[in-house]
Amino acid sequence: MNTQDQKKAIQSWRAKRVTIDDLAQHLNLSKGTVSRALNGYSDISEMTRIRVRKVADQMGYRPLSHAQAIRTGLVRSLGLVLQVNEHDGHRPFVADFLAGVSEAASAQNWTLTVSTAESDEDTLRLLEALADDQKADGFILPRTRLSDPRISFLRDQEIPFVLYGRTGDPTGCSWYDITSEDSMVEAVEMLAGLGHRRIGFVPGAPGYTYAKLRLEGYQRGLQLAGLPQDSSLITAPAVNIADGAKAAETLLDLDEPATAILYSVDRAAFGAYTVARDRGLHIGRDLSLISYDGLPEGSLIDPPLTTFQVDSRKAGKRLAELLIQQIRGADPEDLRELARARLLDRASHGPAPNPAGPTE
Amino acid sequence: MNTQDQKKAIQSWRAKRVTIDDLAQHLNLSKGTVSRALNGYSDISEMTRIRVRKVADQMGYRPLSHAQAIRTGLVRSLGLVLQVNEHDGHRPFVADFLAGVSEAASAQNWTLTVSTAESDEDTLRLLEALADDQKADGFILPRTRLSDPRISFLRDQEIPFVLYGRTGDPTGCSWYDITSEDSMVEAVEMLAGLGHRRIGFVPGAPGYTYAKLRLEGYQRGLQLAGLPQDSSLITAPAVNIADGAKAAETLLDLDEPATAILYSVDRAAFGAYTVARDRGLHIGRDLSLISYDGLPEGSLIDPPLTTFQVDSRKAGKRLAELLIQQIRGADPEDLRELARARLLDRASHGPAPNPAGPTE
DNA sequence: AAAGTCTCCGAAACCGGTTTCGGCAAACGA
DNA sequence: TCGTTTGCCGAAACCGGTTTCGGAGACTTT
Repeated sequence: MNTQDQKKAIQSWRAKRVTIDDLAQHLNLSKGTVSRALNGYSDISEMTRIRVRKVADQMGYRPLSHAQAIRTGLVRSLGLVLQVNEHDGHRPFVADFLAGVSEAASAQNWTLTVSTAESDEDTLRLLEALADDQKADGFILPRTRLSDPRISFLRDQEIPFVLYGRTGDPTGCSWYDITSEDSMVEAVEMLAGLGHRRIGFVPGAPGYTYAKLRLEGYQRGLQLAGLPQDSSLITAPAVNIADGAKAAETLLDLDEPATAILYSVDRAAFGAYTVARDRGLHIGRDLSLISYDGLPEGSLIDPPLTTFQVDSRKAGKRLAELLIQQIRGADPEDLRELARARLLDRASHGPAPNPAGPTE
Repeated sequence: MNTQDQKKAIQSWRAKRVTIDDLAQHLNLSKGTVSRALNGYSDISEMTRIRVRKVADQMGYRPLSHAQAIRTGLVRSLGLVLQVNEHDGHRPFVADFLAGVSEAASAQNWTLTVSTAESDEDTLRLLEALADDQKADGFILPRTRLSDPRISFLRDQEIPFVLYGRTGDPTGCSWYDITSEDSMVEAVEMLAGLGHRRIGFVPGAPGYTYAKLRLEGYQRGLQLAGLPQDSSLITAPAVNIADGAKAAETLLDLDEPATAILYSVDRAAFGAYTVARDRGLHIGRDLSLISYDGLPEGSLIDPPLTTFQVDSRKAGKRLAELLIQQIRGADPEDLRELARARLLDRASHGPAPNPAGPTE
């Protein structure tokens, strides 16, 4: 019989579980008292509290989170909805990201519930279902946009969430983010220091916050380097190889061609390699490239791509920690954290080729 | 107050939830009867069963899975423990894999609980904790080994599980797997058909089932092609670029050098590119390469790597479906499924260079 | 010494479900 | 016709926790 086997299996791996009743009996206390002792209620004497904790530990008592949830409404679970239809340079990192989240969650005996969606509507549907069904107490939102439907939805419903990234209206938002705009500034200054005066910029996917920030970083970099702003040096957005190639062509076909290109995303930067090959340009000498993301492919390609690396694992870890704090009652607006990406100084950039020469 | 806000938040998104009591009241039935009606007990008349289902639907009733779990022991959740310390060519695919699992799970109103571990012991600890705490009703085990501690553990504990891969002792095991051994046979036959007679083989990580199967596939391929088995054509295992390069050197330094190399893993195959470059060999002409995994990097590299692509998403989907069936009572040994990888016929292989000429 | 506080705990209700048990009425059998 | 079975449902216990309420005893206060 199906149900027979099933029942047997369940019993067998549940047999040993120690319940709060077992504990109460061993302690000669009522189970209500034990519960309050473990949850730090103030109407329990310090002595019994200690005694209860000790016995609980040595008996290996662990409350069943879903048994608590039925009363408290909290399941000790973090929700993560990944949107998989997108062009997504970040996908190589989801394993690291998950590792970070999971590490932080497990450390506090929380768990991670993952779901994937195909579209925006799908994502919202899933968020709502997961929250309604109390599968998750809060959510981590990756890849935030300037105006993000997930944020307004969760904010309205008063469901806790943290952003991996920033957003347009930060009211009530917590986040962890990498200041990629700073990296753009750094890149421009590096290139300018190498004598480049025509530095092109290829924006990321419109709508996403990072795209706007990186563009602003580029512009601020030019300003700091004392270079003129020239809108013809800014191409259409590109997040894949084909568009990245087109952007490179545009910038190389200018009357005064770019000698360096700053890409918002690695995948787009890869497109420049084919263009350079076709035109007989030697990357790192005739054309300098700097990009952002730190994709592993970047070290395979020839010459290896100079780019900025993000510590996805740490991001996941911090986000989980922030979210748990928030669910425990912390004010979301106090939970905001920024970090910097690390430069992978490889071989795709070098001194400007023009007779103007480097300012070395 | 923290707890205040928290409580308010919980209430607000729980306010609308319809419970089984609400349902019972609307139906003028006892809640026990409603429960039995919804769960298909035989002591409920067909008429009331239908009536209950209808009203339940139109009231939007969805039972709280953790409320059921407290009595049934089933949380409707699939567990997945990813080991992240490993050399892992599969990591680019975890997003796809998760998408597949999640798709199948959501479709049946199940959920996916993900955790990551650093070591074998860590993995076992997590499996036990997740099962004990009833965070998951069963597990998907990726990257199976010939002798796998996870399998023996779960089998002992009678906890349901499915394998992504096969294993040494298949007793009581369900699995979904890609027959990479068939792909190896196919690759050898292709190469032999192109005139290659010295085909080297670079095995995958020892211990893993796939490594053994692929080696056997290579050997069977030689046999079918009428080529001699030559143990000097089989190198040490390689799963990363450095070892892959060493393997290539070994094979090219033979008295009768290999003209083609069959790699078990893409990452290792990448190592051959640097070796070829150093020796002035043109891949696809002087040296043929075929590999396995279908990593996206393979299409970027020059010339693009001929390899076999795995549909990770489908694998995840089928595995989730199989696992749910098993948890529902199906016999594990009836749940075994195999599929083939798809050849990505790219440019890293070609006719054998020897004067012997292709058998075109 | 009586009254009022404070400390600390037990009893019981509660959360949202499932499952057991028993009983009523209708159908059945002889 | 009268037991007996069967079909169907309600009542109540149960799962493993949390939370409310009230009261017993110790300790102050007047």
